[in-house]
Amino acid sequence: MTEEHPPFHTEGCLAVSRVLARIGDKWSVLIVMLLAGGPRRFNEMKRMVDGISQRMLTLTLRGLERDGLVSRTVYPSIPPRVDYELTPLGHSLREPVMALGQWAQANLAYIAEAQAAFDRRGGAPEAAPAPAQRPR
Amino acid sequence: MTEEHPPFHTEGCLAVSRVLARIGDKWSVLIVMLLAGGPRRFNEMKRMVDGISQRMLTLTLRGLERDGLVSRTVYPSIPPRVDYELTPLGHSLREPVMALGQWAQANLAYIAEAQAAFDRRGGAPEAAPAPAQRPR
DNA sequence: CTGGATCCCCCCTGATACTG
DNA sequence: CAGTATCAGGGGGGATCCAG
Repeated sequence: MTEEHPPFHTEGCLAVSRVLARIGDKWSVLIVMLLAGGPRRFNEMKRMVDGISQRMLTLTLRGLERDGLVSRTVYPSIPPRVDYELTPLGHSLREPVMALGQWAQANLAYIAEAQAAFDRRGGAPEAAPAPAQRPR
Repeated sequence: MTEEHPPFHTEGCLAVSRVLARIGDKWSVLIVMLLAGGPRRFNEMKRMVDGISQRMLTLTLRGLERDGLVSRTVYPSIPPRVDYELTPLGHSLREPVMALGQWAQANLAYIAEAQAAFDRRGGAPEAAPAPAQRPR
């Protein structure tokens, strides 16, 4: 690594950022989790994810394919058929992602509560006439 | 079950998405990793992160605070002093994030290679010779 | 069925200036 | 030092049409 690191240079923080820049978008993780169950076709995935636009599905798959996380197999049949599948690298990503998922599930309620408490004590008084008042 | 789940309903996929929506932004993880070393002051962090704007630092800290990952302590001294610190919840997030970091570091080279290969075989031949495009 | 191309809106983000 | 307010630009993302 001949690169300049921030002063604190925690191992992995920059790497995490780069990974997050890739899978931190709205759909990538969902796709990876979906493909964890086996190869899927385009429209099949589109139906399953529900909410994703065709454009975003295409772009997301492109990105994942580019990063070597997903493989794309075209069967020149009629009608055309394209299978998307997790590569070994893609599968390996599942582990840390699942770990994050465990954490998320274990703490979702806690986070929700924290948010509610924060909002309650004037964290975001957007809809309130709250005077400029500082909690002491 | 009162809620409608996507067909594949892998445990954690939705939870992961929500967490990612929170920490998947450009700075949150960096801040969390930074605060892992102990409490920090505002400008101190601004200097350390390098590249973050004052606005983004404020917004990121707000979000983390709202989610209960970071605590904010104001010392009514002169000059004013505000310490940001990881809450226990914030610290617990470090574990899965570090796991992701491990993965990232272990596979960054692989990913870079995959990207290069993808681009090489015409994955993104976007040198498109300006199609006669007319803005309305 | 797969997915490229286009239009368009909104939010994220950065830069700057100002307040306590 | 620690923020808030405001403005401007870019890009993410949805809807739609069209092509192979």
